Amino acid sequence: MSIKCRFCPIRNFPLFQQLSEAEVAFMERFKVGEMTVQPDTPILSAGSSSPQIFTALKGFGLRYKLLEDGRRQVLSFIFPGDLIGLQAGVMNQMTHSVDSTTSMTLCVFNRNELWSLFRNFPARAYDLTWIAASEERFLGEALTAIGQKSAFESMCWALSRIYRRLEALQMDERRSVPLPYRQQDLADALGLSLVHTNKTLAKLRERQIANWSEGRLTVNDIQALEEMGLVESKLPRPRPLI
Amino acid sequence: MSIKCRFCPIRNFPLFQQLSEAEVAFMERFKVGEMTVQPDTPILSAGSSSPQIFTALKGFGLRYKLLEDGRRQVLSFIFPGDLIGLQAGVMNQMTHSVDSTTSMTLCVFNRNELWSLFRNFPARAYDLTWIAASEERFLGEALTAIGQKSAFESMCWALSRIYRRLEALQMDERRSVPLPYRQQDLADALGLSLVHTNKTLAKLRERQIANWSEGRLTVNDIQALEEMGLVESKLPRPRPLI
DNA sequence: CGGTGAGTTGATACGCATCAACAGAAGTGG
DNA sequence: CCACTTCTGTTGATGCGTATCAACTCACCG
Repeated sequence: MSIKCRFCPIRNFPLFQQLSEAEVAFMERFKVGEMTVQPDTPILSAGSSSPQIFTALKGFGLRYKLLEDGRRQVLSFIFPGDLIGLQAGVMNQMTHSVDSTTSMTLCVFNRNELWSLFRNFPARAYDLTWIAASEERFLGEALTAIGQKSAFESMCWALSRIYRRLEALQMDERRSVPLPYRQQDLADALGLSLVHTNKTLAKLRERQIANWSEGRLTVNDIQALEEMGLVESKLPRPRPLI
Repeated sequence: MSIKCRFCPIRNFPLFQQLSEAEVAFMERFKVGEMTVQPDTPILSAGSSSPQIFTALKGFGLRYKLLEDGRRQVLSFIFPGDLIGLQAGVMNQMTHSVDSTTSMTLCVFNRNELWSLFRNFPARAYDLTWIAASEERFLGEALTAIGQKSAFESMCWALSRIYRRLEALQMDERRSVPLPYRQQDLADALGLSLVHTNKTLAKLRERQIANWSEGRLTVNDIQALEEMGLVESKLPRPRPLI
């Protein structure tokens, strides 16, 4: 039994732009169902052209690209509110893969409806473009981190971004948020080796800035984290929720 | 005096999706003018919210982000056909800057018209989303190059991408395309030092794979370049031209 | 109770950064 | 016209940041 959008558990967070009742009603028609997946389940894979697009409602996932020889670049961590598969939606081809990390609940939308959305709901179409532009913006930031910043700086950037996002989802409790990934995932996101990632995390712990262990990230000094990560815009801006 | 879209010098290349006459007529109304800029001129800058968006018609440019301390990440090279400023268009805020490298001719569009485009021309709105998704896809590829590949591999990837794109714009003559950037620009794109970039280019020259000098890139062995760059999809796919 | 996966830590190696010096081309002012 | 500077490209010497290798711990699981 699928949740109606009007009862969406995350829609009312300040992180998301608020919709009128009519708009929520439209979303309910656009949503064709819900899907729950086990941990470590492939959701979309590179090269495929899924008939569906998703929005993460609950749980954590990973967006990544693989090279032939097995090297992996993690493009982003997926949190509740993230749209999954827009690429396949508009370009008919995924160039990256998406896996769940924990068990997840996903809203399911029909790719065929995309076109009718563009024809009939220009405001939602605009939101889709907004989301695509926002992903582009994020990847530009990531590129800058990996290309220009030291391992330590990149890690501060990544952890502060993650913390701020989960905080906006009100998942924070006493400066701590759930972060159920492996160190290898962060290593692959930052283009670092596992060992060096581990040692850099240890340094952050020693210096009492942040502590990521046992699936939780605790940030003792968010200001230091943001400064050392050369973070530009601290707080996530309100985004459309499709 | 501004060129009518129907006489657009690049629109008929196979690189671009072809429009009906009615659609071209609409583009002519959407286009408010043309702008030419000198080499090394700022076109858009990070933080600003330009009232205009552009399409490059002629010339070469750079998209980049600066850190406070002056480090620079080049996000992409801008070639004819590229849309500039979509971010500012939909998100009302540029997070990167765009400069011309050579003199450029740009088609100018009015940001205010964007919304009317979404309301009245869903097919063009769809194209905008397509373009944003395509930029995202490109940055994901770049991230994978910088994060996972060796300097040599990244450079092969970059040069082959550039060559294929300029080839699609029919700027190639006997395996050679214009590429009027400095080595520093490529270095900043790949997150490498200038010196190492120079040495890697020298290696490609020695091995008779590719030769970038005096503003031209000559590719002797495109296959080797693509293999060593671990390039996934060799040819650029047809894109909308806004 | 062996096996597997995640995290940790120390030793060593190497890719790339940094430093330094020079050459050639192009611009600039006396 | 020539000194002079500035910019870009080139090359060699040295050093650092991060990768790689290896070994161990602990938790979990069948």
